[in-house]
Amino acid sequence: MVNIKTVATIAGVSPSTVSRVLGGTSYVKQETKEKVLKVIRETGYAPNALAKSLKEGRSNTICLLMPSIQNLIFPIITQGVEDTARKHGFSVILCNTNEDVQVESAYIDKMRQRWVDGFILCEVAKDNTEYVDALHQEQFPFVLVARFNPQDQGQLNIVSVDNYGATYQAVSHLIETGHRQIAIAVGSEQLHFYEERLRGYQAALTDHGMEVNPALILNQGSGDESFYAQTKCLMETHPTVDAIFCTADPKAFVVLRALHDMKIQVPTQVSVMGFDNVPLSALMEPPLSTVSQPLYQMGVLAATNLIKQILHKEKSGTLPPPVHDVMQTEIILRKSTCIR
Amino acid sequence: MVNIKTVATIAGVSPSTVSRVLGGTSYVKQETKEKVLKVIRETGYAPNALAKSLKEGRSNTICLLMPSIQNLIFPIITQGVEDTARKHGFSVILCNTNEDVQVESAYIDKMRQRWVDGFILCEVAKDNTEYVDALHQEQFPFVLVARFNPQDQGQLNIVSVDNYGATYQAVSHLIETGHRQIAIAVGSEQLHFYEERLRGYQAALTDHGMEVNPALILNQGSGDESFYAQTKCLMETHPTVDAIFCTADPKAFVVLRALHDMKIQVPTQVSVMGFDNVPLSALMEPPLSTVSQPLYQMGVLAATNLIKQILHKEKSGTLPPPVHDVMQTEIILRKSTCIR
DNA sequence: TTGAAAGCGCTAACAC
DNA sequence: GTGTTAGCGCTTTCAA
Repeated sequence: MVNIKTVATIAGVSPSTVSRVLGGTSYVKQETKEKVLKVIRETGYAPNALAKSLKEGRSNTICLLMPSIQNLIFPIITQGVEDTARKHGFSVILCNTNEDVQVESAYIDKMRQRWVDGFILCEVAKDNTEYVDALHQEQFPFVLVARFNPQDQGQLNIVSVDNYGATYQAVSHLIETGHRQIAIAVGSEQLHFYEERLRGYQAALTDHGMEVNPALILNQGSGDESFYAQTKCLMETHPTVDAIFCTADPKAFVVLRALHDMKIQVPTQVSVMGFDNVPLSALMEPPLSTVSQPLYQMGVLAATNLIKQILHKEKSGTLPPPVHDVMQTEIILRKSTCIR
Repeated sequence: MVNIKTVATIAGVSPSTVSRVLGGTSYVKQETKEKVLKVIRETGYAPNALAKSLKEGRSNTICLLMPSIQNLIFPIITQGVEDTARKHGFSVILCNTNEDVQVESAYIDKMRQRWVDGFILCEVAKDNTEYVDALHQEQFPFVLVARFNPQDQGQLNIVSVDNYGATYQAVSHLIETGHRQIAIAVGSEQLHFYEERLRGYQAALTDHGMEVNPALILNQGSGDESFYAQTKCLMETHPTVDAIFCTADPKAFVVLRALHDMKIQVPTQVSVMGFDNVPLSALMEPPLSTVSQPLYQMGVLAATNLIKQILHKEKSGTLPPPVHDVMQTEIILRKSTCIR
């Protein structure tokens, strides 16, 4: 692999001149420039990014830490992050934590040693972890996307939706369209955003003068199958349930499946509503009504925010004040809900 | 950020000793070792991976280039790659080519400069591209996963399934269960594996004494919507079609949707079969019969193969002979097909 | 068993 | 405008 020195020798100049031609950092005589460029072309020289990063203390690489790439929402966020990063000349290292705090911690440790310029995280744990605190303490650039803890608001850079409000609205819609027995399928209570969605559900019920019946709250056990079983059980014990709000589209897919298998008509007998609006939700039978999150856009914003931090830090040595982007959600009405 | 020199100074030894303690490359007096370790712990020192890579000429990073992370099969492959890489101490950089040859080429160029030790590629183009040839020429470690070109067999490292054979079997199954008018939804003919699947379909038909009717071959136009429209059109012009074989599960989802919307019963009136067996296919209505590919395992094998190459090259300076792993597929019968 | 020194490939003062 | 030089943080001969 040819290096800058070789190019310099062949072109009869010094390495710094080659560097200058490449970086455009200062004026180089047109003639010299062309000579160097020619040699570069002929030798197929390409600068060693490692050496450059070592020298500059920056790698132009960011690390995206996600709980699971198999969860349908993350590829969309990832795409937003990646497109944006590429546009700004950054590469992204993708790390899957598999919803495991240990793995998350180990990855951050590993990536932090000047490897990456910043992180975009979907935190695994509900409670704040020391390593995220440490990142903050050390003024290491990072942004939290989709998942965050309440106490971080105003402290950290966050891109999220208003989970409470969005759910409140969605469940209110269900109530206002005549549903009277609304169940909910909630994801792991370890995750703050699921708690928020549950709160929104409860508040909507209460504010409309309805009772919150704990028997109608389905909690995530181990794996998605449990929602399948729970839905069946729910409908057997509470056949008058007329709507099931699901805190994520994939959960709604499972609920839909269970309802189908029980020969319960959707939406005639029970309405089903999801949360996310992943592309597939429109293909379901019936097409799923859901709360849409601008996932791609959230990825874009997270990356933009992070790069802004990185650049700011490089210039001034400090991080800009934290910003919390709260994105708009929207209720998408398809065929899995109806007016009673 | 504390570096090796600082640690050395505090511990009262030389940087080389610290390096030796860390690398375990040669004997260090127990006492010295403990002293150094203590300082490392106290200072929170962590080696700079960049500097290490620059020195060693290896980054312990591989690059995974995929056409689209939003395509349901890739996250699964990715997971296999990542899990395996992590197990061997490698990180993976994920690059999305968005099915664009330009982007693919640019990424390879960018990543190759000693950044990454090897590539796992899902090629975008049908014809061999110069940059892949160049990789091969230069003995740069890489493996092709899922997508490859016929002329590469025996030349390059490949992990794939027998697309022709798998489709032949699946379509034969359809024929043997009484289907007489079998349509096919084929993906972009720019991709060799879709061609293979089409060939398998044609051969199965021919071998069973049936005619290949071009009107029953649906080709991918722009985007998935086109299959929606094409399916509708097909069923209107050829209402006697009794099965549609889809060359990928997501295409089957669209076909299912179109059939539903036309109030055509699946499988009573027409059977639908997919290819991939992504997890979601079991949740469809009706649950999708499909040809399963061991996607996760393919990721695992690709990563294993690549790492083997990297290690071999480091030891001997040459690449091991190429291997082509052909994985087993399996017909999964669910509820979208039946016996006529 | 340990230290000194060279060098991986690059950039950026600092000279001229 | 261009060259010389030092140094980013690490590993690894080579000596001692």
